[in-house]
Amino acid sequence: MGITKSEIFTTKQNKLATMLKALAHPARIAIIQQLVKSEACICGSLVTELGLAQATISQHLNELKRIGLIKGCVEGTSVSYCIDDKVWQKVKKELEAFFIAYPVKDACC
Amino acid sequence: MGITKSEIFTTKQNKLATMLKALAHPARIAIIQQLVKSEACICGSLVTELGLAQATISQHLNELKRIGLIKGCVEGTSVSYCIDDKVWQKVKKELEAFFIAYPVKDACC
DNA sequence: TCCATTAATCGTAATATAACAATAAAGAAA
DNA sequence: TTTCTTTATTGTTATATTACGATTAATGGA
Repeated sequence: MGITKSEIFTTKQNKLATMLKALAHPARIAIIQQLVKSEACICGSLVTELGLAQATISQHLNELKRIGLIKGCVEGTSVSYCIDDKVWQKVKKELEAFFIAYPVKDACC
Repeated sequence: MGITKSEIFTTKQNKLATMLKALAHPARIAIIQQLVKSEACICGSLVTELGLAQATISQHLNELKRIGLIKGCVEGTSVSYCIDDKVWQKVKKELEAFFIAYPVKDACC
């Protein structure tokens, strides 16, 4: 995209945006839902289940890994991915804080 | 971006991704926080407070409007923006459902 | 060793995003 | 009406994202 002017925002705002961006793709949502359902998941099975190319899935996994939301461990020739609980809870908490900040109100118009 | 293959995902996954994407930018997070703080906000004051060009703010406001999260009402020559409570609560609920789906567990590796 | 399997990485094309200057549009005030 | 103020829109540039084929790297088994 154009360059986001991160300098003018707070660290918190930037971090929250980064986390949300990592989640903001249907493929990555689907991946997470698979990991939730099966606790751990071999990369290859995600490829067949989601219907995207292997390289594409690998790329999406990498983005989730970048923010630490998932971890992968080698098991023979394959890699098993799972959710990192600590990070998951942190993301959850920060989103809750963001949404709780706004109490129910009547609309302005 | 490249074209997201929305066809292969469920409507729910696509909608959640769209909502998250709208929130996944520090400027839009900052805008929402301003709206929360002041209940309603004149577009012009967001421009001076955030330090982005007027056209850029207008663009970000438009993206938040597109998913219905905010509403704007004309007040003379200026436009007052506020959060649409119904949509806000809906987004909140859907995110909660997504995060609740995963119970606390030990990491796999 | 050699081959098969699996996943990461590289290269690339198409498309979307972020930012801004310039301009248009619409109402308020003179 | 003319001018000022405020916001939306248009056009453009630079950069990021999505997707995939092809290749590389790493491990297991024959």
